[in-house]
Amino acid sequence: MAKINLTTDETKAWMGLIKAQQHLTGKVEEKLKKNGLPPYSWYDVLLELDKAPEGSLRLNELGKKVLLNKYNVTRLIDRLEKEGLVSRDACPVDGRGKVACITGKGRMLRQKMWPVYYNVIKEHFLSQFNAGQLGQFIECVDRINSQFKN
Amino acid sequence: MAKINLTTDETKAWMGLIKAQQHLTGKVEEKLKKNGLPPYSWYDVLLELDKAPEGSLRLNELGKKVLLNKYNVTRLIDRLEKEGLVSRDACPVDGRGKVACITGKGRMLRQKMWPVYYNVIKEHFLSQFNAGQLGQFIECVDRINSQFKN
DNA sequence: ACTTCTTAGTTGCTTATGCAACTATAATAA
DNA sequence: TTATTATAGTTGCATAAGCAACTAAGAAGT
Repeated sequence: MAKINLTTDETKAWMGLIKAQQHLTGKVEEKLKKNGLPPYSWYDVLLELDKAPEGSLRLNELGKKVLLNKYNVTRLIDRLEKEGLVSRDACPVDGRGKVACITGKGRMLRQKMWPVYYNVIKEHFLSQFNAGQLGQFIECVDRINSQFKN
Repeated sequence: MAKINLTTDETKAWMGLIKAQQHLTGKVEEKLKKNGLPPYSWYDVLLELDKAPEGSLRLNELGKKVLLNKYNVTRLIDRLEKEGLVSRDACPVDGRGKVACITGKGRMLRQKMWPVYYNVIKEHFLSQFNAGQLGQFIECVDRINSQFKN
């Protein structure tokens, strides 16, 4: 059987990544809640829709972007729709499909969430880097993520 | 009002981290499930207990290590206990406290989970780094995480 | 056309997570 | 000692996530 343990540095890098993300997203959720705002997952969806042309995306495309599987997309959109933040319409080119479309209220909520989110990124993430490190870091995460394109 | 948007690189770094972690932990969960094994959260707890002297930790200490709040610790330990992977005993020095103690079965399960977990780390994470990058990466995540010590 | 296969999305049921209220013990203060 | 406050852990109830089964419509094969 092949070697099956990590070096100290490998462990540090891996656990460091896991914990960093847990700490940071935990902080984001904490601050959003403290400000009476909905969870990050809502922001994530609203942002993707806001960026999209026409402010709308097919549910399956949306799911790929925010890394949610289909039943979770369905239900997240249920919640957003109930709050009037998105509308759910038939897809004009595919009878099976639905598109979620961000509403004015949805765009406004995203704008309201952004400063809170931004402050966490700035204060707890970006503040820890110098310019060179940022570039290095991007290179690393890009390589990791490129494995998962499709 | 102060500037409230990120540069392209800042966005890439932040979103890169978020997505990397989502992809990677998603892959870990996927592989564990495919092998009929319990979720990562179980591994995390079993590992902390396995490393601890006597194989046991107070529930609150455990919670700090695995970044779970107290009610989630209670319930996760409930599940592990029901499977005979840990025992829950009174704390000898504090009448309010409980300690979770890993059982032989718990240690064996952790060992069974490790290769599956390890392969994801190796294949999807470490494979993307050269030695220099690993060091840089550790430096970054350590700085981020050091903010959250206590 | 017609059968088969795949994809998009939804739903019922089960399990897990979040929140607030609760019990019990410890620590502190008067 | 007694009253107050803080901490450890659990529990009930509400919300969210996971899984498998389902409907409906497009795509491919004959």
